[in-house]
Amino acid sequence: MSDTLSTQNSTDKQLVRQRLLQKGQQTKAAIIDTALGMATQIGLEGLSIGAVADAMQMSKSGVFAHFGSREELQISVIREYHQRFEHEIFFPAMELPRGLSRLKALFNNWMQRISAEIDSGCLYISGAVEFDDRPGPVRDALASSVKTWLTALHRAVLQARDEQHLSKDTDATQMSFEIHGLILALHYEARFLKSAKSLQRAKQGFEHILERYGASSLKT
Amino acid sequence: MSDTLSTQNSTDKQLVRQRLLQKGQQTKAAIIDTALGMATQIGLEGLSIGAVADAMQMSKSGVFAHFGSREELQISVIREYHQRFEHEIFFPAMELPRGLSRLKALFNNWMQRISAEIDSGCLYISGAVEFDDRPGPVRDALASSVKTWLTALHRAVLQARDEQHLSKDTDATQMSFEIHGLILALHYEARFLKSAKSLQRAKQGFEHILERYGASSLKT
DNA sequence: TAGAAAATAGCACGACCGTTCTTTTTAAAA
DNA sequence: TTTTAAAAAGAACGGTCGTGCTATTTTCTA
Repeated sequence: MSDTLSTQNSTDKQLVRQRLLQKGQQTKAAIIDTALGMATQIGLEGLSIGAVADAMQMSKSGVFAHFGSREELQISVIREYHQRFEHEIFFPAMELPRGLSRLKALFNNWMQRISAEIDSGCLYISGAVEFDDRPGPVRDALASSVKTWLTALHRAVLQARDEQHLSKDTDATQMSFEIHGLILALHYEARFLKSAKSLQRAKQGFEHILERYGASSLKT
Repeated sequence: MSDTLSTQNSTDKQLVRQRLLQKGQQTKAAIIDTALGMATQIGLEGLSIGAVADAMQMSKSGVFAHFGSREELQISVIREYHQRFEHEIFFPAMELPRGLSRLKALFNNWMQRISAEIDSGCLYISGAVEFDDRPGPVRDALASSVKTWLTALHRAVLQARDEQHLSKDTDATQMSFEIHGLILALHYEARFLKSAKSLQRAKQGFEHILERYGASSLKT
């Protein structure tokens, strides 16, 4: 959608153009932000255009016009969540060198987010439950995001093994599965059961997994 | 509510009484069964009295009258699920001797159920996500059931340690947490991601945990 | 078999849902 | 500043929701 620079006063043109698009885009972004906040609390299925409109102090049709359908709103929320997930969990970890330190960072950032947002759950977890039996574009968008992220985790394990930070016969898929389980247990016990020590339990579980897969003790 | 036996022909009395109550109770049980089936697919929140009535070929008010409120229907469904969970997972395991074999049975039965019902999720998992931010009697009923079950699991770990089937310094809460994680990962990856090998992954994860906590190799 | 009681149906209510269409307001472009 | 287009509001639609109230039907009892 964004223009390529072609004329000499293109800078001005673009600035203007940018401003032209701005108002609508800006409101849309604000709506998505609000909707994401609501979705992490009441779930994607619980999202209603009316409720979002109220929270935005807008009319229902005003909100609706930005998306054209509820599904599109849900998908927009998922995309936004995907981006934030990248910025808060993935990218910071990518700045560390490949191997164990990066893997640890991925897990720590992830865990941190789950337990920090104790009052607003992980969309990848709540969404999975809501849409496991509900085919359609929303489920597809969700599954696509989740798979991207789990693949990244899997890749980090592979790299750690390649760097010989894990034992040579490490089954990366298996290890990823077990790590995933810890995050899910953390989310479940912290959020639903309000169990206090779950963060500590997840950390310790991760240590156990590292030992199990022969993590060399040269640290982060 | 149930009468105490007091007269000589109390047996007859009770039989009659039982039959009197039967028709209603019978229908109610059938409704709960249907509602449970629906809840495991679309979630407790997705349950609607109208949809249940349709499935039962009854009127909405006919269904409603048995419960008095939607919440009460949801709670009844949870109670029913609790009972089935007991019968299919807990009780069979209790017939094995305390210790490792019972613990293994608990995990296996649990896992089996999660993966067998690939087309109808676990209410304890979907419910946790739906009600982690929604206080009220439904959440309370759900949390109570879950805690009962997790406590039973925890107790089984303790007993296995006491029987010296696990190493003396086993942290039972930690071990339970890790086992719980495996089940959650199995549920997530099998149901949402339709990942084929997740049952195998969960089994292997359990083996890893057993090793970790020094399970003596004397088997089931 | 008559009468009481329980179970079910029918109907209506107010509320909210997503969506469509039309009008008004606001913002950008000329 | 006038023109044009985008953004937002407003009102209405058919639907479904949980629930209450009133008949009707079914079931058991005496």
